[in-house]
Amino acid sequence: MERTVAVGTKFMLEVNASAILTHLRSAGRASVSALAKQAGLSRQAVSRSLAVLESMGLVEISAPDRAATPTGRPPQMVRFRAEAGHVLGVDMQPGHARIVVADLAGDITSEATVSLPRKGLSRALTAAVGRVLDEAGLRPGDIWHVSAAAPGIVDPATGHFTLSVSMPEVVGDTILAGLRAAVEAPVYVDNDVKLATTGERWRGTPHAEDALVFIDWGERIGAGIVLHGQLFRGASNDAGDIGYLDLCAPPASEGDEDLGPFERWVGTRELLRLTGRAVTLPELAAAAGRGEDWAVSAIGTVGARFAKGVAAIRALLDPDVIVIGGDITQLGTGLLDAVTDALRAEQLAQPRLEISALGADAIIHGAIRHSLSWVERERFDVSAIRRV
Amino acid sequence: MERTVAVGTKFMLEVNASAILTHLRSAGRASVSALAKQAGLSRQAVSRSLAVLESMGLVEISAPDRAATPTGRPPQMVRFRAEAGHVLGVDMQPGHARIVVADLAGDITSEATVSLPRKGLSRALTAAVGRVLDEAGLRPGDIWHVSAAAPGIVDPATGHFTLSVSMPEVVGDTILAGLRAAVEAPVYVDNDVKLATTGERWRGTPHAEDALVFIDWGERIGAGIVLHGQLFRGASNDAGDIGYLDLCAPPASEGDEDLGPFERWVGTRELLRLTGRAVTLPELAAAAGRGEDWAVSAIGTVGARFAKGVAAIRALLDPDVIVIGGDITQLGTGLLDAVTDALRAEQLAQPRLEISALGADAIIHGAIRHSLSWVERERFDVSAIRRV
DNA sequence: CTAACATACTTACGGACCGTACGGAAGTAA
DNA sequence: TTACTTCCGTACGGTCCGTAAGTATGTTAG
Repeated sequence: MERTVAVGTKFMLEVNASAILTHLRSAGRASVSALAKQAGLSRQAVSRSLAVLESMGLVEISAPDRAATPTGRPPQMVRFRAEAGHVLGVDMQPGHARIVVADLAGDITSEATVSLPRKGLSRALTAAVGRVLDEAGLRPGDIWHVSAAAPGIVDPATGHFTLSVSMPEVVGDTILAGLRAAVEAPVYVDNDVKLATTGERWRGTPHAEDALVFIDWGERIGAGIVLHGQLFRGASNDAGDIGYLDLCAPPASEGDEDLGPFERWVGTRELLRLTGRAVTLPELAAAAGRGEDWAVSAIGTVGARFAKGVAAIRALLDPDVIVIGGDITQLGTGLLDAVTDALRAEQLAQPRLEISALGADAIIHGAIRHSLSWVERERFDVSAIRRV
Repeated sequence: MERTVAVGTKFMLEVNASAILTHLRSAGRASVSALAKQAGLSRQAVSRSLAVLESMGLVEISAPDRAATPTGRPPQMVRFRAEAGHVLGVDMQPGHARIVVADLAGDITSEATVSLPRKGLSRALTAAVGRVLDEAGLRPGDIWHVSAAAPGIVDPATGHFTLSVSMPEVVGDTILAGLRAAVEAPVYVDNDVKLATTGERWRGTPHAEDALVFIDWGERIGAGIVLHGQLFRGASNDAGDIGYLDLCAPPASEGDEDLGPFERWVGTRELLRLTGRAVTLPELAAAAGRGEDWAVSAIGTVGARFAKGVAAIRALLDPDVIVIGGDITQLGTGLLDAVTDALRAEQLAQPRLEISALGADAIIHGAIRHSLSWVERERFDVSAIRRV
């Protein structure tokens, strides 16, 4: 029932300034006249809005550019000040963390990968972030928003980890506390696959997809789902938990009780077991590359099983594209071919399959994208623009 | 890149009028002062907006109500004119159609169920709609929007049916042409399960759910999915085609080739086959009610299989609630119990299960809701309110 | 070197909207 | 009848937008 109303004529300026800022952020640099033409406003209105944005430090009016028009008076150019603020992305993985600073345009300005102890993780994280900020020449107040990712289950209300099999040290508010001590900004914590999905959609191959499913395929299997252009979480923040998809997999065998049915059936643990040898994933990939039967056969079997999962996703969601990431991508396109072959037997038209173009980087890109969305909503939106 | 800008001060009036209309539509009736307080505007601003809305015929200023305030001058009451326009909902089923007229508040003002021929369907539909409008005392121009539903596959771009197994007579633009000849308004045609989902979410038991899956369970099985509060269609408008969900069902047997794996496994045809007798659904329901073994057992088997489908939906989507509709609901709650029992064996927490409260009415309610959404978007939104 | 032309910026004004303020209107309670 | 409460209507100042006229700063042609 909270509906926007226009209370006072200042409202118009706010609306217009916000719209102009959006234009300018996508264009990067433009003349006042060009902005006016694009926005459908008079030059005066645009100038007024720009004056406000300039006083907020969000835009900069630079010298006239004589190259912009072939004839006539050169226009003053105006530029979005991407350096007006920064966001922080953190990707926590067992033993190490990647910390990235990006400006408001999403360009990375500073980053570091640090190894972290299992004990005293919180304080070590605070110190590491402090060092990255120092390197970038930024103070804690210069960061507007922080998004952090780690494997495990997060309570979306509090940002606390309730469970993490591979990183038990992050359970509780470890990450939250460590980051809050380092910066003066809101901190968001989420599951790494969820943020990787956001990252794939932003910086991966298929940009404009309305419906995208990202599958993190390793020993465990999880998925992120983007629908209607935004990440879908589900009733208990557990949408995309396809490790527990049960497609009549055999019952759990010895030592597999911690995995879900789909993970037991197509996870990397099962894949390596199917080879009948003691090999690692890279070794398997190499053998498959040489065309050795045992390797090709194991990949074919798992690929065909995975195809059943793809078909289930297709029947229910009918996505544009399914992006595969995670450890399994070490196997390269041979895997994709195996899945695609098996899919030909399905009755429905199947979605496009792709291997993640970003790999492990998807997570950190997703974290940055999430923080930028916060900035757009909280700092660039109509309600955030007030005349000083 | 189409971003709203405030071009001219009239914009403010439009914004405010639209907001006030929204308030008024949910309240039904209110005083000017009350509206001003709720909207955070001055009485003058509200009065101006109301004058515009009145000139559009959308609101009516009625006599002062002395009961509204215990003391002081009685306020003039203002009322949303739900009768300012009407929408038409049509539910086509084999052999007959239900035609409903609703006002802008969604209240049904007139309806009829007519039997239709398979030949000359288009013209018969036109005539039937004409009679319903006559009865309601409306002219074709009084209808603002039409939504029609039928079983089958619809091309969302054109509104043409590309396939309908149970109603081959609607394939093509039959419905579209028939309705366009009867009214002077945009006509929307969609699959009946999709619209039933919309109806369930609007008028069914669980109102405010963010994630709802509606399953039409009969001989065939289809689902509608509401996510982020709106119907999800998928890349090829085929999301929710769970008849083709393959949970290791046995291969197709004689005479089942037209069904998908899930339909062959849990559809009513399989259910009746499992009884080993020549019975109809109502007979099976009655026998189960009397506790006869063969009936209870068949329902238990199919219920357990269906639970596997529920679990798959849960793993992928994690919905708040799954609503079951369709022919199968003739079996009553015994079926629901069978499914719920089987779900207890699953590892993940499962969604709430409900039997459709609306039954066959869900479709027509969904059609009305869809037309009302069109009206809200096209007639009540900021851009639609222009001073005369 | 100057005039013609093209484009951009600046200033001034009218129109429209909102909020505040004040007076009148229409009730109830003493 | 008077006091009080609440609502309605009008007038005024403030801010925003658009239009228009004038000024500034370039290029191009002679």
